[in-house]
Amino acid sequence: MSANTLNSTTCNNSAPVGRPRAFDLETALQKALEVFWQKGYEGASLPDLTEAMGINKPSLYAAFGNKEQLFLKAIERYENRPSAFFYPSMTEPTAYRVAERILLGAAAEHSNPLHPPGCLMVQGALACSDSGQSVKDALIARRKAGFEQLVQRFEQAKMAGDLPPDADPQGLAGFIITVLQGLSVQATNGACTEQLHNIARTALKAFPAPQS
Amino acid sequence: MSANTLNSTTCNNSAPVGRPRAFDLETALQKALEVFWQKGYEGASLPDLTEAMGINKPSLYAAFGNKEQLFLKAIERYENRPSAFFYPSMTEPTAYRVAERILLGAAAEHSNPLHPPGCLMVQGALACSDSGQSVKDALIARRKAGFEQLVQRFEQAKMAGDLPPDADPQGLAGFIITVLQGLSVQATNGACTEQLHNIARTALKAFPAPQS
DNA sequence: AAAGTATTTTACCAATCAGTACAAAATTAA
DNA sequence: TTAATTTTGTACTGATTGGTAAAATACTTT
Repeated sequence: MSANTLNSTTCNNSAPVGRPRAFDLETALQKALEVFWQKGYEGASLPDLTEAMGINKPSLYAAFGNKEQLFLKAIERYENRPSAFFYPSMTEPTAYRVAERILLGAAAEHSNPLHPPGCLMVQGALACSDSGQSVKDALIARRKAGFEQLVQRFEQAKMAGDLPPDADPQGLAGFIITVLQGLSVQATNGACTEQLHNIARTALKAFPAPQS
Repeated sequence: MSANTLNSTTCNNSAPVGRPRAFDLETALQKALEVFWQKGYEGASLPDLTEAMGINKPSLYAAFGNKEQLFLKAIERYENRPSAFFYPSMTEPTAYRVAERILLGAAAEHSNPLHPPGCLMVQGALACSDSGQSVKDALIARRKAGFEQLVQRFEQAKMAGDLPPDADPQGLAGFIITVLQGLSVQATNGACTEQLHNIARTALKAFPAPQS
């Protein structure tokens, strides 16, 4: 078991002892991420993963632990990827703008043909066998964390007066999250960006108009 | 290969030749349906199914063909089950009432503790391995069929004048379907009926008010 | 050059997957 | 009673699953 799994580029610029790794950790993880995104946690087999990553199983296990830990690292990378839109949306100045950026971002990103359709947080594991339960629970926890973050943002907006005094942050956040996850299913159905955009615009009509 | 797989109660009231089946086809199918609902098509193993159905594998294969055909019969039963709400909603007198019945029905049904959470059409197969592709495609086709039906219903409402002349039936139907499927994910997250109901009510604010 | 260390490749493991062969059992038809 | 027919339980199949043992290899350190 090697100590440094994902921090190969530390301040130590001398090459580590032992045979050097023949692949790049981050690009291999990116490939694994795409396989999980397309097939889900249980639908992705070890051969699927190793073939896409360009390595064999012992290399995968030495570098990432096992399939479950690889998946957890993949969703961590997913949330921090450059095109992630959810958490960055929180910095928008108003609740409406936050909601708008999330839904329009999802419409564009979930249908982006450069990667598998939908959202890994939904596609990764929705219904699964008993052995996938812990991964399913991990995804549920991540989805709930996103929801809670959005509730907090809307509560802040309400206090700031940019949401009306009778607004229900919990309900609004639940609604936005529901549309977000529904868009993921629509993308799996093969819906194009334009269709998803149209749906997002319709959904925003249910959102309190920005207080001018 | 027996000719009568699911029509044991034909007009012929004389007992069929051969050893009589020791289980009831419909109750066994219902049990299989619940397993698929909980674990999805690929997450449900043959032992999972046979144990729940109370039969062994050869009986399952003789009665239903194979796992895939069993699943297809399960989703057929699902769509015709007594508590189904989607297609019955089409008979409501206005587009708004149709949308309302669909979303409030989903809020209640997807969180009903008497059966697994969410909607089988979504939970059954979202992301899956290559071998599950045909089942995944079958579910996509069913989801699209529901969408098309709703588009048609809204077009009819527009012509009848109960939706405004500038209404977009395609967009509105896409929105309702998206919320419907998002509610399925929310139910998997453990959301209760009250929360789903709240989300449904919020979504309906985006829908054109009934023309009085 | 020798020792130590980490990764690579190949081959393997037990468990589980969906699906089936076969004979015993239970019924109707002759 | 016998023959024909269908379902049942048991035991099995080949393929695939996630995971690993072990030796060869490539590098740093001494």
